[in-house]
Formats: sequence, structure tokens, C-alpha cells
Amino acid sequence: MEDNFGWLKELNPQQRLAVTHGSGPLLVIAGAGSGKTRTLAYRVAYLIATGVPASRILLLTFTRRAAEEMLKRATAVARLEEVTSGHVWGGTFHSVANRLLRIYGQALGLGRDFTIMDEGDAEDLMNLLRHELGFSATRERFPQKGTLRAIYSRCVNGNEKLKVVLERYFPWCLPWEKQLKQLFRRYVERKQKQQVLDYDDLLLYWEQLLVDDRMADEVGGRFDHILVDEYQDTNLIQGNILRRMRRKNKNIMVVGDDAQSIYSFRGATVRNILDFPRHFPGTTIITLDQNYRSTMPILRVTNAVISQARERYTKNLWSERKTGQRPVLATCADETYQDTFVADTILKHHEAGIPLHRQAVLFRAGHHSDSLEIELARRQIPFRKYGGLRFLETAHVKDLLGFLKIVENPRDELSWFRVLQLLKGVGPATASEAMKFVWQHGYEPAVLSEFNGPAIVREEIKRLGGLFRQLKELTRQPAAQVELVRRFYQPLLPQLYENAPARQKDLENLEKIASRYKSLTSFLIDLTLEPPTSTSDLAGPADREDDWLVLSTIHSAKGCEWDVVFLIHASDGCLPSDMSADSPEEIEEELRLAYVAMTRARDFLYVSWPLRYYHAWSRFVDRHIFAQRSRFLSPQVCQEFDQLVVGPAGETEEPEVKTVIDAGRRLRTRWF
DNA sequence: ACTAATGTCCTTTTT
DNA sequence: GGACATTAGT
Repeated sequence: MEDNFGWLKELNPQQRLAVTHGSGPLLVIAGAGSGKTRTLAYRVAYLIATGVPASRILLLTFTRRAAEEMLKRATAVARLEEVTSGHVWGGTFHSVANRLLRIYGQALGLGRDFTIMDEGDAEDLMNLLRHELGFSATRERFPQKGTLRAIYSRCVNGNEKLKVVLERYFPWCLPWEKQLKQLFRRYVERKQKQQVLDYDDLLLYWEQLLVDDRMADEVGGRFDHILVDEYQDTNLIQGNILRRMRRKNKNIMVVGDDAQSIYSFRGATVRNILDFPRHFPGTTIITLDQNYRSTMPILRVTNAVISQARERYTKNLWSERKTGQRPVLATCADETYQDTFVADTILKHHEAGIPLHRQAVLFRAGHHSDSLEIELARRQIPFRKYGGLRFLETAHVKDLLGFLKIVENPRDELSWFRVLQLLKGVGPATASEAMKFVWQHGYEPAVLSEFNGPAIVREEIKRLGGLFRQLKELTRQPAAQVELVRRFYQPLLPQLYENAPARQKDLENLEKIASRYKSLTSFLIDLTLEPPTSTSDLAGPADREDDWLVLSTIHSAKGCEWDVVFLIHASDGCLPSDMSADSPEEIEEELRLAYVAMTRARDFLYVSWPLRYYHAWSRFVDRHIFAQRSRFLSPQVCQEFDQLVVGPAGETEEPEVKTVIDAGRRLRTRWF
């Protein structure tokens, strides 16, 4: 026994307590950098080593990457067979929901071949119905598709009545309550008719499945242990799901940190973590507050930042890494100086031996790195960007996937509209006719060849029908299917969009990704549920640099750490974002975002902000506006920084001198 | 019926 | 500066 569990000595006492916890509910409050991933990984290893079958463990994480990482560590730690840990059910709530619904979905009247919409599809559907119901043509402006999805999602994820949601978050939409009700009802109907699920539905259907006691016991009974990471960022439905999954068996371990809750816009509620002991009586609570990541000078800053939170349950963090460079706060004259400062400093650290991928630049919104990206390209510093605009949201990728989605699910109205209108001369009217023709002929896309539309487009539509016939013959070869579509679609590209060569390259990369899959279904599902996270995930090996700098939104940086971290655009309006400055709750969340960003740093932390920056919709002629230092950088916080001014006077000015030394007096009296 | 051109509004974070 | 809607023109 002793020999087999020698690796437990690598843990600190609290971590070990969590890892070797017996049965029953366990809540681990894990501060930033306190070894949370390690604790979860070791827990999995411990469970398997004590005889729990891997397939009876459910590990819910925030991204698939996180799950894979933990399982890899678990395997390494306990020297488990790769195969064994591979059977652990790991992944996001959404991907696990998908897997379970493929098995049990029939109980809910759900076919085995339901398809999943990404956020863009969901918005498009909302938009379609908005027009269908004539709400787009009203005299007063009706909410746009994005807003509509946001309202809908709030209701679903927060389990709140439409009226309440409108009053609280969207008061300007209150006059439309009646229309919204009608619209949302139709949205749900249409999804059901087409056997299409949006992201919210995955959780909702899982929750519905568990309403029945017998079903809850059967589904929950598949698992001896459930482990949940990032619990502070789960929503009400997810909380309900867990409670129902643990109706009888109470083996559940959740790990989280309320100071790092940053997803309330998605319905996440910190109540889940606070109420956990109430929902699971007899909960053991363990707090991890020793930080293994950062130096004390950095922790002094982050502790000062989070101490401004009005509500806080976790303690200050401490570390045995007492010394290190004090964090630097750089006030830059404008964005260009900020870019220069960041790039210079990155290269300096690189020269000193820190590889680029151990350094990261973090920001609140995807576009905050626009000008920096240009500077990095100019200096030939390779980088990967995480978060922000995604590939799946680009028009050409959506187009190509549209063809494939039709093959998957010919009832998919949106994909039909999108694909048909790519053809020159085909607009909404012809598209609708053609689609109905297919629907009337057994939902067989290939019958398009027999469709008698307007003479000008007849040949093109016939050709499209031919494509679908060929696609059908290539089941189980997604890469070949992508290639076929690409051959059909690529010639249309130059007419449709600017920048055709770059888009063409994306499509080729998509084909490479497809070649990793054995079926079109799994390819499409993975793409919607676990979309490529970085701009170069799609790049082929030939395009890859072996070392690269990380650019990331703060949200996407969750759970990560780097030796050197830059937080740029730390100004009011950017952080906190002026989009989220309405209520105290929102401001609190922005503060936590700042905290999450700064706690990613191991050895070096640089926070910078430009006095003047480009703002696309600024009313000033040159579209630049003046910024103020982020309100989160209070005087107490600033004290913990070395301050730097970066501007035109010299390249880099020395820090402001605060201490006053009366040298004159000392020199006069020293020798006399 | 479809396309091209002009005008207006909004601009975050993600499964 | 981009998405989206409306309008005029083919």
C-alpha cells in the first residue's frame, strides 16, 4: 500500500486531504495557483488506484483541453495504463450532455441524429423568425438577433421569467414583451421540429432527462464519482443536473474559487458554490490557500486588487517564493508606445532565456490586441491568439460547413438558405422554393437536380444536386467530403468575398482537420462543441513555428499560467469594459477579471494602459479617445507596483521619484 | 426576383 | 469600420 501511494507525498496536507477523501460530498475552495489541477488529477489517480473503474468516473471541466490535461497527469502520477484513464468520462458539461443524449435522448422524444447549432446558427435562426413574424419591419426598432439570443439564454440559464429578465437586464426591450414571448415560443418549436439543439438545450435536455426519478437513478448510477472543476462558473441548470445525478450516491467533489467567477454573463452564479454545503448536507470543505505559482511581490498586488471586492469568501494567498521583480505599471502615451513597450520587454525576457510560449499578453476584448498584432508581425515575433473572433464565425467556413450540415440533417433550414444563396442569381425566393422541393421529395438533397427553378439558375442548382449525390456516396470519409465541397465552392469565393486566397487556405486546413475523423457526425459535433481555440489551431504543421507568444482574452486565459504576463489596456472603459459598468455586480465581475488576469503570472507581471487610444465608434474626428487608469488600480494597489512612464520624451522614462533625500544637507555635514 | 448601393446603428467575454 | 436594413436600379 505504502509503495503504491508514495506519490501522495508530493502533495501538501490540504491537497492530500482532498485527494484521499473517502465518500460523500467535498467542496474544495482553491485559490489561484494553489494546485487545483494537480489536486483533481491526483484525485482521479487515487480513485482509480483504489479500485474505482475508470469508466465510472465523471470529470466535468471547462474545456476539453483541461480534461485531457488532467487525465494525462493522472495517468503519469499513478503509472496507470493509458487505456484505463482513457475511459474516464471527461469533458465539458455540453459534450457530456451530447454523449448522454445520444444514449438516452429517445426518452425525451429526441432522435439519435439530432444536430447541434453553434451560437451563430442560433442567432441566424432567431433572425429568420424575427423576419417571419414581421417584427423587423416595425416602426420602433425591435431588438437584434444577438440581443434576442442573450435575453432567451438568460431566461433559460437563470430559470427566470421573461419579464424578470427584461426588467433586470434589458429594460429597453420591455415594450416588446408580448412579441418576444411569441418569438421565443416559435424558436423552441422550430428547433424541435428540425431536431436541432442549441447550446442551452444540451443542458436543458439533460436536466429534463433527470426529472424522472428512475431515469435520474439510471443515468446517475453510471458513475461512482463525479468531479467538477471551475465550479464557480457553473449555472443554475448545471447545479440542478449535479443534484439530480447525485440523488442517491453522494460522491461528488467540486472545486472552485469565488474570486475567479467571470462567467455570469452566461448565467453562471456564484450561489452554486456558496450553497453547495446546503444542497449536499455533510459536505467536507477544504481550502487551498498556498500559492505555488507567483512570487510574493506579485501576490501583494493581486491580494490588493481582490481586497477591493465587496463580497469575498476566499482568503489572501501566500507563497514561499518570497523574492522577485516587483510588478511594473506602465503608463503609455498612446497605443503605439504600449505596443513598443510590450514588444521590447518580451524580447528582453526572451534574450534572458524565457521562451515566447512562457510569455502571454492578456486583454479584456479580442480587438484590444489589434494594433499589437501588427507590431508583432512587423518584428517577426510569432504568436497565437486565443479567444476573440473564431474561425467558425467567418463566412467562408460557415458556408463550407453549410453543405455538410445539409448532408447531416436535410431539415436544417438555415444551412439550405445559406448554401443556395451562394449561387449567383439565387435569392431568398428561389432558395425557399428549392428547399421546399427537396422537403417534398423525402428530404433527399440530390433531387435538386430535378428542380425546375428559374432558367438562369437551373444549371447551377442541378450541379449542386449532383454534388449532394456524390457526397452521399462518401459516408465515413469526412475529409473526402470536405474536398468535394471545396472543389464546388472555391471557384465562387473570389466573387463572394475579399481576400479569397487566405480564405482558401482556411478551407484547406479544415480538410486536414476532417481527416482526423471517421465520420461526418463526429467531425461536425466536435467542431461545434469544441471549436479550435487559437488562430493557428487550424494551421498545418508546415505553418507552425516551434515557439510562439500567447495572446489571449482574459476569459480564455482561465486556468493557465505563464512566467511573464502582460495585461494591456488596463484603463476604464476597457477594464472594466464600459459595456459592463452599469451595475455594481457587473463592476465586481470586471474586478475579478482583472484579478484572474494578474494571477496568471509566475515571475514577471506588467500592467499597462495607454493615455490615448483608438476607439472605433468615438465621436472625435480621429477616433481616438482619452483614457483614465483603471479604477481597479487604486492608490493602494499602485503602491505595490514600480511605475513607469512610456512616451515620446525618451523611449522609456525612469520611474517617478517619490522619496526626497536632502543631499545638500548631508553633503554639507558629512565631513565637517 | 435579385443585386448593388446607400444609410444607420452598434461595437465584450463563450459553451 | 463592420453588420445589417432599406432603397434604387437592373
